[in-house]
Amino acid sequence: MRTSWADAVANAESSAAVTSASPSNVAIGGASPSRGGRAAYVPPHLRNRQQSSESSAASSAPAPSIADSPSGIRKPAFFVASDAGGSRRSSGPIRDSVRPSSSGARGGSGGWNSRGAGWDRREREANPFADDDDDAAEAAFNSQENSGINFDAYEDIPVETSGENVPPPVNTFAEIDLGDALTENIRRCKYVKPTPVQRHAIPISLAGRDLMACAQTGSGKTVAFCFPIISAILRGTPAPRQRGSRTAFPLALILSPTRELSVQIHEEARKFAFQTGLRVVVAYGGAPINQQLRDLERGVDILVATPGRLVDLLERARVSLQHIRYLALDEADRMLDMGFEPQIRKIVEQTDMPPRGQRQTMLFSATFPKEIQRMASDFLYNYIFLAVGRVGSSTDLIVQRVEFVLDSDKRSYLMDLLHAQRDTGAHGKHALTLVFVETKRGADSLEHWLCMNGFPATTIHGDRTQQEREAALRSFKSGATPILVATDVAARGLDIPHVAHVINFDLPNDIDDYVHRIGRTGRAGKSGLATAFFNDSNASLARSLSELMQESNQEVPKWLSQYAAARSYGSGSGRSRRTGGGRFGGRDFRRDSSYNRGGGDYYSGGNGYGGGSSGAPSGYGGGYSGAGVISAWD
DNA sequence: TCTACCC
Repeated sequence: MRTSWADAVANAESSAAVTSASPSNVAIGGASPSRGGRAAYVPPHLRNRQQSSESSAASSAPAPSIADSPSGIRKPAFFVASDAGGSRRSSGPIRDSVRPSSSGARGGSGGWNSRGAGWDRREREANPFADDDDDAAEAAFNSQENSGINFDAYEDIPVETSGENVPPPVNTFAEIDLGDALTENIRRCKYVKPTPVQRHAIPISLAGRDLMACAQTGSGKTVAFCFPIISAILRGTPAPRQRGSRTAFPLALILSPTRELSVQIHEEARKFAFQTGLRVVVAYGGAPINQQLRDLERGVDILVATPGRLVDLLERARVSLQHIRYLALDEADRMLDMGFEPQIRKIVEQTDMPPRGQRQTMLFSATFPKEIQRMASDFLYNYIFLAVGRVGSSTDLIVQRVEFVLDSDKRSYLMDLLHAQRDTGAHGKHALTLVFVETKRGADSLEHWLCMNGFPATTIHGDRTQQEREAALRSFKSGATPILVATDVAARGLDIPHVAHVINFDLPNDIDDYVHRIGRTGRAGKSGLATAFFNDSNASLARSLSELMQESNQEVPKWLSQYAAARSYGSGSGRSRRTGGGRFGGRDFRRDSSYNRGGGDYYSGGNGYGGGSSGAPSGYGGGYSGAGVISAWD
């Protein structure tokens, strides 16, 4: 029962094996380059702390690796001068610089950035569509609902854009000249019509503008940033050849917060880039680095990566970011939150990556808290804010339930739910259940208990090996183990078809995480169910959860409302203030006067805001700010 | 406090 082709495509995507990611136990070759004074291995989070405390001492940065290029340019690939002053921010506004991509200056053709001849590679390129002929994909592509029902619903989706000179949206792919190869791949993907986020984001991106987009992955978020990137690279001036260098110089960088999501994006991007001559490479931790190094050496135009592995590659001088023209952050609010921000700043502001204004930066997420938006503007130049979302009805695809369950009763409750689901059989043979827990240990423990009790379960979390993680995901997707116990590693972005039920065994501490978690179900037009176990330890979530459910037209249990009221009685509820009342990031923070006092503070980097909005249905603005119709949002 | 992020 598909209702959108985008979801159908997502299904097809995920049915493809994560081939590129199949890890082996090959040892990391070449050891680590000798790096004076550098500890063997410091976990990323610890290094972040270290880094931030020594921000003003340029000399305290690790000795830069020297690219082993025979060509004579021995350039430090990491911690170069872009932040020479030691400021936390990048070096000053560049508002006067000419944007390389917006003026159509690139007239050349064949701008691929690889060493070998493009033709040879085209012949050898594995067909990324090879797996699309399986039954799931066929069903998806042939389903009538693909091109019908949901697109009608899309017409009513409110769209907010703000910023200067917003390019108008397009209605068809044909209106945009994406080039022959890409057009052919669109046909292969059986994409008929762009989704709203694509209709708006692609022209914005092709115009060379920076973008902050609130969008659903299920409706083609990946397409929204991949298409313009691929198209622009093909039209752009060819990158300088790097003869004989072992350093790779990608033109585009796509970062995502988890390894599995990077794999998924890579799989999708490969299809779009098929036979364009462009090379898409993925790099992420937990997998042997050797294959990734080989992939990079063969040339890379678009690099999809998780932050940690990319930092490693930068330190080894196997990747340089100095030719980056396009930077995309998927799940951008996650990438910029406390845990990831230092690494992202390091990559974006303390390497040889061109500063904002000289690259094109695109941020995508479904949730965009205002303070994250504010921080994100550090990375953006005169950007356009885009929010695509359904405010009104029809997000009732996910039924949300909350039950009061003591910790000691959770397993028993869970078993009841699983039994009920198994007995009703209402979800068909592919019905999958995704169980979120708070801790990695809890995940192992629950998985073990489920298996002991005859429920075929597996688990995915950060303490498992990458092989185990990917095997677990495959096993879950295939239905071999229809119960997956997961930490938040699986909360965002992953397209897993047939998830009928998301159970928040432990509720997250952050309402945004809840939003992303339950968004794993209710996809592809199916009715999804999300059940949460709530008890005293979740008190801090009571208010925001209650508000969220109200906004989604869900039935809020009376006891939860009382919890929420009690909670907010004292302090004004630290929780829901976080995103300024409208917890859903459906609004440009630049329009919020409380973020704009002092005049121009946030525009100092050239982030001019022209005000106004375009393409928004009338009367839309007011209802949106507080709305949290989020069920299908990623 | 938890999660995720390189050996």
